[in-house]
Amino acid sequence: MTNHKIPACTHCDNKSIFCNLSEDNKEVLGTGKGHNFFKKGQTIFYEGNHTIGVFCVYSGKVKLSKLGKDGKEQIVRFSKPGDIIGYRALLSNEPYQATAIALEDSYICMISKEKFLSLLDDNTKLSTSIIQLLSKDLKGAEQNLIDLTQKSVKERIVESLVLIINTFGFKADNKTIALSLSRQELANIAGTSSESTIRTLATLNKEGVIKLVGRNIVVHDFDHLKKLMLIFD
Amino acid sequence: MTNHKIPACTHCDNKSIFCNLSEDNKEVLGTGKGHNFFKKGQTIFYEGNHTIGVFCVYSGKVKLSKLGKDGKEQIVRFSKPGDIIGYRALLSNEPYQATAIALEDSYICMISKEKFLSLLDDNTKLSTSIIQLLSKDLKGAEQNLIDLTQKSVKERIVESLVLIINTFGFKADNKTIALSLSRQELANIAGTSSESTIRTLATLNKEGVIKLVGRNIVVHDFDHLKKLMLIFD
DNA sequence: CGTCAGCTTGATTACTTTCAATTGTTGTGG
DNA sequence: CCACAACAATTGAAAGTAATCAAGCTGACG
Repeated sequence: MTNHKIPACTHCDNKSIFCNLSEDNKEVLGTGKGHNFFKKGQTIFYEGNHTIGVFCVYSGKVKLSKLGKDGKEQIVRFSKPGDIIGYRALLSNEPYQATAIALEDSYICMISKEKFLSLLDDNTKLSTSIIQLLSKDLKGAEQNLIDLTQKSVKERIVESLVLIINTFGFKADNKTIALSLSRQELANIAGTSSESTIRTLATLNKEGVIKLVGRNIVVHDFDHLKKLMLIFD
Repeated sequence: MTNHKIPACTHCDNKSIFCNLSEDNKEVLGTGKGHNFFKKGQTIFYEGNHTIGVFCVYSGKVKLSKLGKDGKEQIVRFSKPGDIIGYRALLSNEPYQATAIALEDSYICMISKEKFLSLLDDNTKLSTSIIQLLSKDLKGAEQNLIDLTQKSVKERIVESLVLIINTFGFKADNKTIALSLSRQELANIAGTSSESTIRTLATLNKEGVIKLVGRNIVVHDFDHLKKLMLIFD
């Protein structure tokens, strides 16, 4: 059941919170990890499902989203290699509160509920990491709240682009955003419609802030973009 | 420096996360707590300030808010007796991320940073509680996000009323909401303007869902109100 | 009884969404 | 290689929602 694409936990260097565990603990972590390849577009778990464990991203990109009114999707967070997913539901012993979907072909390990919770139980360092993580996510969520409720569509789109860049960075050319999303998905981050997203991107394109190349977005001057996030005409 | 209005931590029964600590720990917690009366409207700490410790509400009501664009306030959470405030900033070693203001005369204890963190360090139970708390807050924040971005002003107002009722309940008559806010503050929860809030309250009043009595809001049929939160015409 | 702050109401304006129609892209099978 | 289907992107127009602006109004309080 071993997967050639993924090293054992004892040799994994994805900088996850598990990397600092003792060798023994990592050994335990690594046994019987099951399937762990997810094709682009494939769902890792659904909002409302019972928890089975936490997922740890080895490679690829993942979106976490919730369904709102009339099934409208709101993307709440992204995950990249080294991030763990689904831990919040597990910690408060609830169903998963969001749906996780692979945005690209991804290798993702699953650590069972029991294993994770027992590790947490006798490992101060791990629980400290978890606390840090939760704090960070909470901060992000609250900031996101302010941003989405008080800013205009244009500002929110800029905000979303900056979020994506901060999470995934640029491609090898150092200016093409490393994640290419559909207009609809971008709209689902900014909390707007795809049409508004298209119009706003067109404006930003015309203003020279970004350059649209098919689905890809090229940013020549990241600082300029970030400045737009703060103050807007 | 003892305050007659507040019992020692060893005898406090506000159901905070500290109540389950050992007697010894509570003893430590209780030494030198300083000023702890906050008048209505008084600020407990400001967004951006250095952390000095966590606050534990003994009695009263507190709002936590952040400043958005143009200094517009967004209320992010309420705290009631037994709740602790300001812990998130402390855990991630950042300035306070929100401003805490007493909504009524309140008695609030302060536990210093050092004391709190050292307690956390050698107390698994406490760190588990903290994890639970963070998880709960994170869930709330993410739900709030969806609600504020996808719902209409009317739905958001209803949502806000339900939040207040769930947090503080009703007065002795069992139908008057226990917290009376200004229209502006209510608007700041729902993320809208005071005018829209007024108009919406007037509509709900006319529809018989609520009854406006000065600043007080009377709810005869809480279930009806809650139903409006879910599906709306 | 005047003042001030908060509340209320109506009118106007700005911004977004929604709807509808068109164009562009991609993958598939003949 | 082309035609076609399916889906995504784009554009324009119309409709809707809520914010803003501009007055009055009200009630508490010195």
